[in-house]
Amino acid sequence: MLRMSTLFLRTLRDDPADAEVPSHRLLVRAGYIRRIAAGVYSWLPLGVITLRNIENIVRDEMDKAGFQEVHFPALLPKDAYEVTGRWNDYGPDLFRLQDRKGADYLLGPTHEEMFTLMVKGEYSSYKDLPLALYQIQTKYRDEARPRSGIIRGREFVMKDSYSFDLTDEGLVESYMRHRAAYIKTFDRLRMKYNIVSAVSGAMGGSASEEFLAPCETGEDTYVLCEKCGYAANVEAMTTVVAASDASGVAALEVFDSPNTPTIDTLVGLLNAKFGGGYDGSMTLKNVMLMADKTPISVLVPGDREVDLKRLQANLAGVNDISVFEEADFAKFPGLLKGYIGPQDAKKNGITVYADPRIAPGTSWVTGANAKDKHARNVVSGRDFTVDQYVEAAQIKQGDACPKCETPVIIDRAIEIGHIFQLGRKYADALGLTVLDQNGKSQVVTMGSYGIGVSRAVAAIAEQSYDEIGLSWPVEVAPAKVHVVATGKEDVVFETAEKISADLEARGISVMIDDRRGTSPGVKFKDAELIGIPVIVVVGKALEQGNVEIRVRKSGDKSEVAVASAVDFIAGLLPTLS
RNA sequence: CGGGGCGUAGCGUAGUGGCUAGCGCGCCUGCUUUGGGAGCAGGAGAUCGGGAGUUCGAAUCUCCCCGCCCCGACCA
Repeated sequence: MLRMSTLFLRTLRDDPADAEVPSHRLLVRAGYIRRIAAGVYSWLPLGVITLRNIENIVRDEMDKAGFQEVHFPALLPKDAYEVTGRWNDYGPDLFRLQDRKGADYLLGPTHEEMFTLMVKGEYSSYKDLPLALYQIQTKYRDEARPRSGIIRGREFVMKDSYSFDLTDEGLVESYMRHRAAYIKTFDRLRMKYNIVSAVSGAMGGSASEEFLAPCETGEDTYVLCEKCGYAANVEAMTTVVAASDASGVAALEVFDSPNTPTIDTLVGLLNAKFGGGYDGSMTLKNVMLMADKTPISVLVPGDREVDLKRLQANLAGVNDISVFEEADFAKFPGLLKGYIGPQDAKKNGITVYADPRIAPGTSWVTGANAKDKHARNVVSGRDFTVDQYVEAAQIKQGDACPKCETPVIIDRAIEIGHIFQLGRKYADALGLTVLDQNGKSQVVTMGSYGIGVSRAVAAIAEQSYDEIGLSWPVEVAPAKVHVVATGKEDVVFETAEKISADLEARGISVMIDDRRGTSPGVKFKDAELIGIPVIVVVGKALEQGNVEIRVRKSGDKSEVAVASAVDFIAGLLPTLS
């Protein structure tokens, strides 16, 4: 039983000046966490209990799914990370340090290497697979910009698991098992979330999905179709394009277009010159980029920007993309800034990438590769060739869902889980092989799965707070019932103690506000701020032999006889989900 | 890393060259109060982020450094 008379807790009346997002503000005000450095937080008793509750739900669901818990140190020697190249690849985000002998160590940002080596050390037969291991552990990443309190810290608690299979089909099964376990976990945490397709990024591998908890302060943007439920990370969204037929389009026509360096000015001229009807989406924008020092051209409709994140995610094998600078243009005299068209790309030796909207047979207005000249009736496949199609254009609210063509919405969310099929990258690098049925050595294929446990504290808070404070789901809250004793008569406190003890005897965790001499207003405000789901007020109503039972989230109040209070609460709790 | 803002007691803040750095919350003591962050009285608590400089005099002006927050870049 938590006793407020002795609990190590001081709530704050004012919002801390350095906290902006609601979860951060309220977790600090209500005495769950305190900041130590940028992105580094201490946990006070209420915070520790809440974090443990979430951790235990995660652990329970992992165990039920048949995954086995192990534990690695956060402090790791660099060896394994050198073999996979991540000692360097991870860059400045890696916390590196040296021991007294000068040997290099790191604080683990994620543990693929260690899991792979652990399995390699113990297993060597296909008969031992499939296998799935997990840990709940503190991770360290020296983020360039920690933010939003506990949502993006430099030290955080993560559950990470890894599956090991002989075959690709086995990996898919392991992946689906994890997916199912995650669904159960997040449902139990009472989180609202969407499972969205993701691009697997720098880690390599194929299929990948993110669990995103929608909320205004989230830092991830994703696309959602409210009709069919399609959800995708912006990087993974695909474009649907109707077939085009250009057989009726007139021949390419070059026209004078002085002073039209931008799409807007070009559209203005088109409408003046050719009697209206033109808009930005009918023009073709040629964006010149450097992809790992190779010049490329990316074609997108004029009313859209190139989304560099999308482009990079969808261009396999390219590490760095940057926009053309003056010095780059200088190297290609054939490229006239503002008047570039794809018609002469071959001549200039430039590879042409295009958004799927630039499908064969579509007709465009674009630059004529001559000063103050544009061209119309420029047909894809007829007047220029696209070397490769790539998802490159920015996504807009209202774009067509790739499944059902309903306009999609764009929403923000916090990433709370990520699952993906890693493949053989790490097993290959570290030599994790087993003998198959034929006695032949086979590289194991892996999956990698993460849940941000400390981040979940913030994500749940973000989804359930209101103007007066936090409001936790029953299973997550630091206690299920908050018993508040108001008044100065001993009988009030005795009754509160009795109810609390009876609840605990029924397995219902309680926080009791047994502070003497604290005014009722203070106790009510604290209870509302702390956010325990059921508040029992022992006070005024006691004259009629009653207590007042309040539901934090809905504000519902009922008066119940002291004798039946415990039964009432026991019946109430399961309905609060 | 680029842009912006900020740093005064545990928290929130006032103080733009001049006396002992002010106020609210919180904390301590006493009395009163007890259903919505109580009242009165008394009290403790501050190297004004750090260093150097200008000045008779610096929280206040100058320079350097450190830290924090926000936007962006970045982020298995």
